[in-house]
Amino acid sequence: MPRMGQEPKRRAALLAATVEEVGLAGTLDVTVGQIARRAGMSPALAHHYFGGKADIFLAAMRQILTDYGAEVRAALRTAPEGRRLEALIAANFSESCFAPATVSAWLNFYVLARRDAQAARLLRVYQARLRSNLVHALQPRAAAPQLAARRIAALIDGVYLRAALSGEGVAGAAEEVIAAAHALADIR
Amino acid sequence: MPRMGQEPKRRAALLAATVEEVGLAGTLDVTVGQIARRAGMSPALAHHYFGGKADIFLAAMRQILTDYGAEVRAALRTAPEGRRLEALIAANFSESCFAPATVSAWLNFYVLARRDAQAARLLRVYQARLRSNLVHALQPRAAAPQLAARRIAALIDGVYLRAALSGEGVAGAAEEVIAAAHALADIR
DNA sequence: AGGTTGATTGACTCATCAATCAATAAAAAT
DNA sequence: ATTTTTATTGATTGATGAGTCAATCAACCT
Repeated sequence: MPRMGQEPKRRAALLAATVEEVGLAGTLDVTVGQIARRAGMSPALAHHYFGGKADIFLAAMRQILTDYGAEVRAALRTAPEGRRLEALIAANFSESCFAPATVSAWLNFYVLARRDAQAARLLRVYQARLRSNLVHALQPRAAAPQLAARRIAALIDGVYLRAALSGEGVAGAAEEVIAAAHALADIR
Repeated sequence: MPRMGQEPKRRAALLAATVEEVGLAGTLDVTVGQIARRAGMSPALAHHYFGGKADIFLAAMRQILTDYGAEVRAALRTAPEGRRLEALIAANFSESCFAPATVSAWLNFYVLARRDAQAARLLRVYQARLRSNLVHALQPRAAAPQLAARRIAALIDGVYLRAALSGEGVAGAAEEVIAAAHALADIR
């Protein structure tokens, strides 16, 4: 069985398994053993490829943010000029970003960011990017883009949070946030 | 030293210590020993008064919600008729609710609610109460109170979340949410 | 063939902690 | 005075889980 060049596959499998496991458990209190088993390998191998548990979590968070970034970039690229705001919000509530396990993992990484400086930095990157994207999208249509962006960002996070907690279907969440965003954009 | 009627004091001390410790650590990964030490007693005594760790957390969460409920009720009682909405939002961002440790503890209890059914129930009570209060306050001034309430509730949670994460000063948060809420109330 | 390197794991170590328990001490009750 | 009740803790137990290490195995290179 053991062939060469397994590293990328193993790493990817571990990251996916981490998100799944954290999402399923609803907590970062998952053992390396659980993650490794789900990824189809021994705990020792997980330690071999990543230094330790913290590194695994961090890498998983980075992965989620990367995926999110790609999703957003793709959405903005294909959006018509005047509908950047709508596309941006829709991307934030896209299927891939909104898979239950992913949302739950997000929430837990939020908490991780309170302890871990590196996680906090990652999160700040995400927040800055979201804000910047929002400001850009709001530029031509809002009286006070910076202000509106801050509010809409908070709204997005809030809806996310509620989704993560109530576990209820989030169908229509994007549309609702878009409607609310239109109202928020017009504040003077 | 050992006198009678210590139980209430000890319980209260443990709950306060729990919030402080969880808030400080930024995680529920605090030991009973840490909590007990901060409350000025041995770990064994903590186990004596509460059944176990889970019970301590649950009681602490209940305490936070009780305090929050009292704060809100007081604010609504003294608010003039036409300013219920503003008073309600202000109460949600009051000093006591917004102490850093408290906010951090909230966030972690949010996460706890994903695993623990009892915690989830408590959280649902809070959410229902907030929504009901918002609907009531919006009744005379919003076209669609239910809808607006849902959005404003999400916004409040979102701002809370951001405050918990960025640790930045939240001065003026209430005013900003109030302004946004006015805009959100007018959606048809 | 023989050696090097990456892949892989079982077994082990070490630390941490929740929970228990028996023992002690002080008040209250009789 | 002695019995009961409440308060309190030190010491212990038992489980769990992160991280390490030496050993195995297969491919690749020379």
